[in-house]
Amino acid sequence: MSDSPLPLASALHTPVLSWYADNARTLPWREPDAGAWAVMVSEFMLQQTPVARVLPAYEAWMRRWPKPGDLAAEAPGEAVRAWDRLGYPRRALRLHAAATAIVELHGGEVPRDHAALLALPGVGTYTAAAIASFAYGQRHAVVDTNVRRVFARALAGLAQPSISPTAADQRLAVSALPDDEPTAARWAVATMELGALVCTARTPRCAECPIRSQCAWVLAGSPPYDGPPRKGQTYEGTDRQVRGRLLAVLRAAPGPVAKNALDACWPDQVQRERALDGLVADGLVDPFADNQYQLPQ
DNA sequence: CATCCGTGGGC
DNA sequence: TGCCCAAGGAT
Repeated sequence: MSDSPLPLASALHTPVLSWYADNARTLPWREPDAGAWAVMVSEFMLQQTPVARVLPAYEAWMRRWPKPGDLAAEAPGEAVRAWDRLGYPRRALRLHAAATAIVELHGGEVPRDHAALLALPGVGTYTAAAIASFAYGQRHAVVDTNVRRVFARALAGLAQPSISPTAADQRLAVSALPDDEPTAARWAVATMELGALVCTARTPRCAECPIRSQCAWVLAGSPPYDGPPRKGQTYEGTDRQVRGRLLAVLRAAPGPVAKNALDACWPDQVQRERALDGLVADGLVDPFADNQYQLPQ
């Protein structure tokens, strides 16, 4: 083990919390009266989709389904349709399934308990902690890609966090958590916001950073990333692109769609069939009558 | 643990 | 112009 101690995380609390008080974005799911369902919907939508693109879909969603029971009462296909072009539409299906579970198991109220949240479809370690912390003010390590990057730089002195989340990331975030519950909850959202606005992946705004004088990475001279190369995800020509095209047609249609309309989406029949079968297997598309398909009812 | 799963905007 | 990235989860 190294003799050099990590920077004391507690020394970061005050500057980060103070920075957040002055710089937090106004977002609808952060309004004091937003409620846990609003937080939950936003967290699902924000899984891999930027805030700017989430906002309009979020507003429409909350107007239409202000409570979990409102969503659960509708067909899952309506959730997929309202998901619009946020991407990864399985999230819409999972959010609908989670709403159904909330009605059936929790009286229609988003549960407060971390384990109960984790048991919901589409809720993993991060989202469970985020809901418990942001909506209910509990003390949890909320470890997303922003937080992992902030800690990688400020505490570990690395330009970028590991490619995939590790147990070490989680332990580090737990150890950095302020002791008392309300402060821990503010710390969680503040560190995420710092990563989103200042300690960004590509061009960090270190001049604006409240902890630049304590940041291990800055103090080390901001050394460049030297880890394994990140695999750039290709998209053109993948099944994902084909699935996206097929689902776009089905979302736009008010009802069932003839198969020949779907055939026009993609020239390669083998890939097209595979993509369609995959959508059906995922529950995103239902076969209907003969040679017709629709969003799940 | 690696891979799959959409979409679009910024640099 | 591409390439990188964006509040992950499930398998």
